Amino acid sequence: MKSFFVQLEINPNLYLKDPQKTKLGRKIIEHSVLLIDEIGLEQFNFKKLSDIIPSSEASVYRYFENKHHLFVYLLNWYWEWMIARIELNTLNITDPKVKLRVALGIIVDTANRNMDIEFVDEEILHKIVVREGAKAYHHKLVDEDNGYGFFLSYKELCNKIAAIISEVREDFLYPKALASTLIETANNNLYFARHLPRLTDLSDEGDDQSLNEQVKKMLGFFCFGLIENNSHSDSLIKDMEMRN
Amino acid sequence: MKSFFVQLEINPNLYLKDPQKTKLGRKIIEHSVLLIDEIGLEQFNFKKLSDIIPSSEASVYRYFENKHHLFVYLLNWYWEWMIARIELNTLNITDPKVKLRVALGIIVDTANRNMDIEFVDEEILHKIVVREGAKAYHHKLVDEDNGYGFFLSYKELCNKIAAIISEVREDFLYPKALASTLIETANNNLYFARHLPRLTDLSDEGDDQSLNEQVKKMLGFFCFGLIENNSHSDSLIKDMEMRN
DNA sequence: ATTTTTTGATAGCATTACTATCATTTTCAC
DNA sequence: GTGAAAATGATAGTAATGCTATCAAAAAAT
Repeated sequence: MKSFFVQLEINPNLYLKDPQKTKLGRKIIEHSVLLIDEIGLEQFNFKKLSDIIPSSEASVYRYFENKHHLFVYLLNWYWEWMIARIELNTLNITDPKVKLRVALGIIVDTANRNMDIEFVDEEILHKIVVREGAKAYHHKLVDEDNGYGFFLSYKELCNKIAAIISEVREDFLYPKALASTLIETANNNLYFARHLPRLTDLSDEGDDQSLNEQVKKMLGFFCFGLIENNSHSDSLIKDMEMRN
Repeated sequence: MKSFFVQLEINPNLYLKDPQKTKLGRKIIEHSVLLIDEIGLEQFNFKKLSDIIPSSEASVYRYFENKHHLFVYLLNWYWEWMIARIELNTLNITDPKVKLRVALGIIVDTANRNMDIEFVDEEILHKIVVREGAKAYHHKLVDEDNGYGFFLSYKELCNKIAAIISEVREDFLYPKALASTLIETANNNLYFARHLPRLTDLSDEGDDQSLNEQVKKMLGFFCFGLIENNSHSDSLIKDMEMRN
């Protein structure tokens, strides 16, 4: 089981000074993940972070303009990591259906089978993404952020999965929407099972692996159920008669 | 076209004093919606709100403990409003498939065909829900909030849709997960089409109604595609061979 | 008409989200 | 190893935020 000590390429607009290149920078990333997991994004701030590292507030501000940029940086890290894992694990697979199933597994399961980046605890980062990831793009200034390319990695991840979907069935109507839905549905159901169980059918028995398996199964059901289905065209017709 | 001047029942744990019962309270709700839409949830605060109403910061604090409670209050309003609209519009429908299609239409389309509550602009509230609704439950203290019943209305909405799904096909494995996915997918794709178009296949030509139609069509495709499909059991088997 | 409730105005306080300055330490070139 | 340059730490300061408290004025209820 190999371990990679890669530097992931993150959009430079997200930082003032590349945190991957210095010891302090890496500590900032490492402990941001731990601290956000512990106290949540709203309670997290640069003062608390610098107390823990330990460093000074001013020093953290030399790396990141503000908490939001740091947070989006972490999400980009996660998205890039997902892309890399999907690439690595589908390299030698030719059957697109198998590829797709592997990709679904990777979305759900962050147990680092063969990628491991020194200073980021990917399991914990994944927890943060599941709990609070949507905040990265659900806000008033999304267009501005988007203009700086803050979501390029998410789009790439989506498009990678969408491309596999299209490989399985090239005439599928909604590859990108299905891809984004699968990612969001995976995260939502992991979260719901733990915190709002009446919003899902999956059950959290406290065992991570069992819940992951349930989510994978359901994602596969949704994804292949839609892709391999030939009988929708008729059900679309009944569209007119309602809401008179 | 009737207009209802109903008071929606909102969980009393969300407020200190019932805002629906006083003039000032209703102004708080009305202008919260407008102001959050305008400046976004993060920039919104009670000072700015009270300057606009106009009233005083202290007075707003007499109705809501803090901004988060007010925000969740608005979401509960939205959820209750959706429940009421679904009930009202499916009352006389017996065919569960038709019911389901009507429900999907209601999730997407907030044009008030026959419900209208005096002081809340539902179109704008819907915009807020689409953009920032997920923040209501994606945070560290979700379990505490859940303990106070802050998400009961969302669960009710989900379960109402899940129940219709089960009516259409009682052996469907994931009615609740499908229901929550449909709701979140509707909102996400409305948002993506506008702000992150590479995450969806729908196109925003600036026309609300055209986009709504596309989303409705896609939701129907996803929903009925899954429910009316009989051929998944075999595709589930191929689960073992990967990730060796 | 007066009591009770609601609201407005003001003040205040601890925390947050930064920015600026300058001294000190570390890194790097030679 | 020495000196210059860069990175960090320490401290201070400011404007905004998220409240709480107090008291007087206005509105509503009896």
